[in-house]
Amino acid sequence: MSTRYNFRENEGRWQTAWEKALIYKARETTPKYYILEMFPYPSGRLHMGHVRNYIIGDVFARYKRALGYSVLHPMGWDAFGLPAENAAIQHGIHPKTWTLKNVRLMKEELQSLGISYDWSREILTCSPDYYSQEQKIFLDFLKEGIAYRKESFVNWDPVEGTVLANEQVIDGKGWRSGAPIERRKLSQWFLKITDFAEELLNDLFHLDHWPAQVKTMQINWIGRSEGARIQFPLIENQKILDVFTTRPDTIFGASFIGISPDHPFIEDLAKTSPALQTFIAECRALGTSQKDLETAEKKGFNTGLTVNHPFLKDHALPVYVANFVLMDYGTGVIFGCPAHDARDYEFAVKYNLPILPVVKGLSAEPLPYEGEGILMNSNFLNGLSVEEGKKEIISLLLKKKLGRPEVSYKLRDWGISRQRYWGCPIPIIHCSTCGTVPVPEDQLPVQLPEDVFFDQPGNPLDLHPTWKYVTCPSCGRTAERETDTFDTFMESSWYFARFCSPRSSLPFEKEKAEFWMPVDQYVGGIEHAILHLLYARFFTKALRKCGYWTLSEPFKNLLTQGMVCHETYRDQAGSWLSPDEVEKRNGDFVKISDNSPVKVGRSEKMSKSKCNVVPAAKIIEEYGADTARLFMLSDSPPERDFEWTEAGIEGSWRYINKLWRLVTSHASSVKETDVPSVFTERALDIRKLTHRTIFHVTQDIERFHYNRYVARLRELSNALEVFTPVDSSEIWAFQEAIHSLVLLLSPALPHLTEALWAELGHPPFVVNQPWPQADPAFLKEDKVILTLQVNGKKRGTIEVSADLSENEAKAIVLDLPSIQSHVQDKTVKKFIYIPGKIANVVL
RNA sequence: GCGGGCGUGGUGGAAUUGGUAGACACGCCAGACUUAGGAUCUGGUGGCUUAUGCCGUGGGGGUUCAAGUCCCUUCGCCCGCACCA
Repeated sequence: MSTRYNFRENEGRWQTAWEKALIYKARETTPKYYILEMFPYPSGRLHMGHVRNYIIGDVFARYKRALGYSVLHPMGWDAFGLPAENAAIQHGIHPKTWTLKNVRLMKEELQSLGISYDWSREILTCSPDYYSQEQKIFLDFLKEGIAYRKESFVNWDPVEGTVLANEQVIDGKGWRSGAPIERRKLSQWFLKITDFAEELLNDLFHLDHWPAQVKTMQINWIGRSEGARIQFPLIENQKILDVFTTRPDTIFGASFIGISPDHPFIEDLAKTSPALQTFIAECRALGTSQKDLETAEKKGFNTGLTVNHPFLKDHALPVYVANFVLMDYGTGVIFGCPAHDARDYEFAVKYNLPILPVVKGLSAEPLPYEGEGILMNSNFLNGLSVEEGKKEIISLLLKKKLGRPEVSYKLRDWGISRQRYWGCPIPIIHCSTCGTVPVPEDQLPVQLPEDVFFDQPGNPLDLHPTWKYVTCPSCGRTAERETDTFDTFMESSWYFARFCSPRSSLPFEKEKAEFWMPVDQYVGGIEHAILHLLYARFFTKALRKCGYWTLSEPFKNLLTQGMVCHETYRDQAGSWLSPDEVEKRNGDFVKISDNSPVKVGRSEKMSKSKCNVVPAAKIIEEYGADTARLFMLSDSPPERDFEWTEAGIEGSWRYINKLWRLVTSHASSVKETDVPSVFTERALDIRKLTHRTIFHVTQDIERFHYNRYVARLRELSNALEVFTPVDSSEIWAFQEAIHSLVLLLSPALPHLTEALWAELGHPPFVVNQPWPQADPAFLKEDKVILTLQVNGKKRGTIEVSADLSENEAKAIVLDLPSIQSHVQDKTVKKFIYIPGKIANVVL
C-alpha cells in the first residue's frame, strides 16, 4: 500500500464514474434545492476567483444532495462580450471561434475540479438557441411598454466605440476601458427599470438572506427621496418652470432658480443667444470624474428672466443656467436656497445673491447649515420644525395648485443598445414608412451573420454588405435592420430561468421554472452587487408583468465571496514580478534570474497587471483538485478575502496524505460488525467526539463556516491518529468515527473520499450516501469544566457534573483551597453560577 | 461629503444569548527517525516574568460579578456612491 495518495489516477477515474452514473442529473422531485454560482465569461482560462466561487457552491450542493434534496446545480457560459471582438481585431480570430475555444478549455478545467454540475443543462448565451429566446423576451417587453426607444444623451466610450449604461460608468470612466466618458445624443433602446423602482426598493427589505452591504448599495443606487414639485411661473412669458426639491420648507430662503444647461427650455433659449450657446458648450466640456467635480467651480449664466415666488407677492427670483444642475435628476430645475445648501451657497457668494437663513439650529450654526432646526424668517412657517414645515408647505401648494408631493429616484432607465457585433441582435426593423417595426416572432431568431470583418472602425453589422437590408414586415418596402446589439448584461439577467428548461422552444417553461425558482442559494462576487444583481431582479419582475411566471425575486439566499489575493513582488526597477520569478532565501525574497533583492508588496487581488496570478490549471496539475479545494475552504471564511500562499497549498496537500494514511492503514481492521452492547470509556469518548463533530460540522456548513468545518474534522482525525483500539467496542467506535470522517469530508474532498470509501470495502458511491446524523445522547454533557473566578478573575477550573445545583456548586467551590486562599476572612457578597460555564465568587 | 464594513499572536483565522481569548492551521524553535521525502513522528510556541503571577482583542472612557462581544469617544484601514437639489 502506498503512503502517498495518487490523485492523478483517482480524480479522473471518479469524475468519469460520476458522469457515467448520471449522479448529478437534476430531477424534478421534492424537496428541491437550486444552487447557482454566477456563470463565467469565457475569457480563456479559469482563474482562482472562479475556482473559489465554484468550490463554495459545490460543497453546499453536495451537502444538500446528501441530505436528500433534489439539487439543481447547473453551469453555462456568459459568452457575448467585448474581449471576443478585441481578439478578432488584434489576432484576426473570429469572435465565435475564440469564444468556443475558450469555452472548451475552461470546461475541461472546470471538470477537472470535480464540481457536481448537471452538464446536460449547459447553456451558451452566444448560441441562437439562447439569444433567440432573449429576442422573444424583448418583443414581449416592447408589447408591455417595458422597452422603448428614445433620443437622449448617452455615455459614449470612445475607446470601445459604444454606449454604456450608467451602471457601467465608474468615476466618469468606462468600466472596462477606463476611458473618460463623453456625452452624445443618440437614439437608443431603453428598458423601463424606473417603473419598478419602488418595488425593487421595497422588496429589498424582504431579502432577509442577502448581505446587508449589497442591499445598502442597491438602496443607495435606487436613491429614493421624498420631496415636492413646485411650479414657478416665469414673469416674462407664460411658461412654467417645474422644480423638484426635498426641502420645500426652505422656500422663503430661495434666492434664485437654477436650470440645467441640458434642459429643453434652455435649448430653445440658446437659439437666439450665442453667449448662452458658448456657456452650454463650456458646461458640456467639463469632465465628470471625481477630480473634475471636486475642483469644478460653480458657474452660472443669468438669463435675465425672472419667476414669481409662490408665497411672496412681488418677489421675483432671477433665473440662472447653472452648471451644477443635472438634467438627469428631478426636473432639471432647482430653487437655490444658499443659507441651507452648500452648492447654492457657493453659487450665491459668487453671483452676489441674497443669503437668508430660514432654519435655526441648536446653536449659532455657520452657513450653509443643512441640519435640523426651527424655521424662521419664513412668514407663516415660523416656529415650525423642518419636518412640520415640509408638511405645511406641501398642503398649501396643493391648495394653491402650485405643487404637490413627489418622490424622486436616482435610478435611470437602462440603456441597452450597444454598437457592437458580438452580442444579441435587437429584433427591430426600421422602415421609412412604418417607423420601428418589431421582427415578427415567426421570423426569429435574427441571427448574427458570421461573414463579418473587423478591419475598420465601427460596428461590423452596420458595415456588412447585405445583412441589414430587408423588407419591412408590415408594408413590404425596403427597410433596414437595427444594427445595434444588446448590452451583454441582458443575457445574465434571465439565464437562471433558462437553466430550469434549457432546451425549451420558449425562453423557459413556466411550470419547470416555478418548480425550481427561486434560486435557493446564489454565490458570486461582490462586484456584481449593483449591475447584475439589480438587472436580474428587474428582469424577474418584468417577466412577471409579461405573464412568464408569478415570481418577484430570483435569489433567495445570496453569498458574496471575497477576492482571491496574493502577495505582490517588484524588482529593483519597480517592475512587477510573478511568484514564479522569485524565491525565498534566508527569509528574504530574491529574483531567481539574477539574485537581486525583491520588494514584497501587500497582498492584492490576483491580477495580470500586478503579476500575482497563480493559474488554476497549474495547481490542479501539481496538487490535484482536492488539495486545491481543501485549501480554498480551510483558511478564510467565504465572504472574506482569501490569501493564496504556497505554504497553505502545501499544508493542504500534507493533510490529504495524512487522511489517506489514517484510513488506509486501518482499512483492514475496520469491519462491519454488530453494535457492541457495552462500550469502554475510551470507546465512548471517541463516539462522543464523532457525534459532536457531526453536529457541529452540519451547523458550520449550513452557515458557510467552511474554515471551521475543516478545523473540526482535523480535530477528529487528530484524535483518531493517536487512538489505538484494543477491544471490539473500541474497534466499533473507531470504525464509526472513520466512516463519519469520510462522509463528512465528502462535500469538500469528493475524489479522495470516494477512494477512501472504496478502501473501506464499500461499493460506489460515497457521494450517494446519506449525511450522517448526530445521536443527541452524545451531545449532552455529563461532566463539564467549570471556570472558577474570584471577583471576575480566573482562579482555576474544576470538573463537575453538568447538573450540579447552585448550592452544591457554592459548597464545593468555596471549599477549594485555591479559592479559600483568595477569600480568606472576607465575606462572600455574591455567588454567581452559570451551569456548565462559570462560578464567580464576589467579595 | 454620504453610506457600509473591518481592526484579535510572527501569519490566516476561532470564540451561541456578554461567561476559560487565541480552536484549527501556516510559520518558527527543539528533538527523533530515515530507504534524504513534496517526507514522517514527538514536544514547544501571545507578551512580561521566571513556577506565583501580572499584562494582553487599534487607543481612551463607561455599563456589568464578568466585555473581543454592549454603550460613548478617538485613531487607522478597506469598499461603494457622489454637484442627486
